[in-house]
Amino acid sequence: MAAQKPSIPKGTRDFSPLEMVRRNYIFDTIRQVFQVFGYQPIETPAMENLSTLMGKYGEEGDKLLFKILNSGNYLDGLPEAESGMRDAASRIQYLTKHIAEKGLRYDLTVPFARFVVQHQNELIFPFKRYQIQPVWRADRPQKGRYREFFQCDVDVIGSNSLLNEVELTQIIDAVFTKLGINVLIRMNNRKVLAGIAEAIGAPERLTDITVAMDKLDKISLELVNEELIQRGVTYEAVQKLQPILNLEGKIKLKFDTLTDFFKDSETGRKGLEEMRTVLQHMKNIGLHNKFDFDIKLARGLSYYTGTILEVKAQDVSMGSICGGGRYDDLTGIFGLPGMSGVGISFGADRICDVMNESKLFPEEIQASTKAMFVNFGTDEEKHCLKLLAGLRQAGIPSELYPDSAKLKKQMEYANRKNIPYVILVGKDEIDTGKLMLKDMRSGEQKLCTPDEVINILS
RNA sequence: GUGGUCGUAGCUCAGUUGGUUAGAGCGAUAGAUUGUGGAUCUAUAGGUCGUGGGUUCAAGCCCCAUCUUCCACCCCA
Repeated sequence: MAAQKPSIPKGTRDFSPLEMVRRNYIFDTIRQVFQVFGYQPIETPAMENLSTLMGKYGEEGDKLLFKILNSGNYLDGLPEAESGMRDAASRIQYLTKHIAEKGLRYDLTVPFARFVVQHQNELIFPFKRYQIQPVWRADRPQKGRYREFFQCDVDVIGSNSLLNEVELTQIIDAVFTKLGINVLIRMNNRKVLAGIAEAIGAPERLTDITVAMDKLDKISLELVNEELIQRGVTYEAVQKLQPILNLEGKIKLKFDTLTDFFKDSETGRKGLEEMRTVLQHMKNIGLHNKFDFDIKLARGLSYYTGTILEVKAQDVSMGSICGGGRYDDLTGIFGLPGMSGVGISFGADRICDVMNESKLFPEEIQASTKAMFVNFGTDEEKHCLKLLAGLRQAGIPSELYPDSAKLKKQMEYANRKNIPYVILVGKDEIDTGKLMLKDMRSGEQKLCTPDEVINILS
């Protein structure tokens, strides 16, 4: 049989020990912050029933779901093509329903909502949970975009209090301060966006308006206006929108302008009030990182209803590395109405990319073996095994080279693995009960007792 | 999903208008050195030129398809 060239699916990656150490550093940091803020861990399966996932992420989202083929002879018993199944689209739809009932999770928020509904009687509300697991999206890979990536989610469900929003911003601030990434937290509120749509007399065009506004950072005002018209917003409404599109500057100015703008929109006023409360608290607490009220921030996920936020690294060009918001009725579709939640998601892979680009990983996280015993042969092995157990008991990561190979080879191994100390115990050392401890950096070596070695290495 | 882009040794890359046996550096392995790694020197191994078709006397190079990489759009972490 000819050997085939091995490969992994598009958009997925292997991680080397060095990369894993770095990734774990991020996961550990984030997890630690989550725990300090009183959140509890859960996990959910990699796959969900397709019915749980479909329709929760908007039209685009459905297309990006990875579907899992049923096992068995799923093609048996399918009816022949009949009327209404002539075109490819309806055939695919029919087939899909019958051959795929499961899908890989697209995010952690929807599975969480499902989890809350299923376990509502066991949970203590407000329920504060965190969840660090991979998610999958059938997107085209590019910079900072993978088909398999880790999200680190924190959510509070069962509380309307805006203090939760404030707490989440503190978590964001704490995580990125610890990791050493300068970020900008952009915040907005869906009610503000709804209010704007209402105030210009186009409430039914909310999504179109927000999607277009979101592009103001990338394309010119003229093009945004063009897109608005194209998306079916009337010329008159676009005219009314202009003062909002031009709104830049101090937070206070935004509030003043919008207060005036929302004379006739109760939704808008409500959103504005929420923003005011959250921002005031944030200002009081004093965060390390910058934050802003950004009216242009939209966020596509359709389930958000209140506060929305997005975090970007300041010094590196990369998509958002954290995002989230409040969803008032995500559990409603699963049969538990009136349960408001708010949460955010850290993109561990993008954070890792940012930290690599800015060289933010500390040197000392390369946790590996601290000391290696050279293997001189069967007698020495036996002796070293005991000493090795002593070092490990003392919590010193250590190992014994498994083969009685040439000394050069063993030393090279230690050198390449960046092991800082090598311990040589041969006939002489066994007789005197001492160990030869060699510092691989300086090259110096000296005879020590086992206790002295433990002292030096601890 | 739309448009573009990349692919030659483990890695980074040369390779002329299509022309004999596809090269370099780094790395790897062995030795110079039988209880001492990093530096140096020597030798050795390593390739179906992403894959599959086609054009040609002749293809790493030209054409088509396909996979992968990266990028823009869309969307997002």
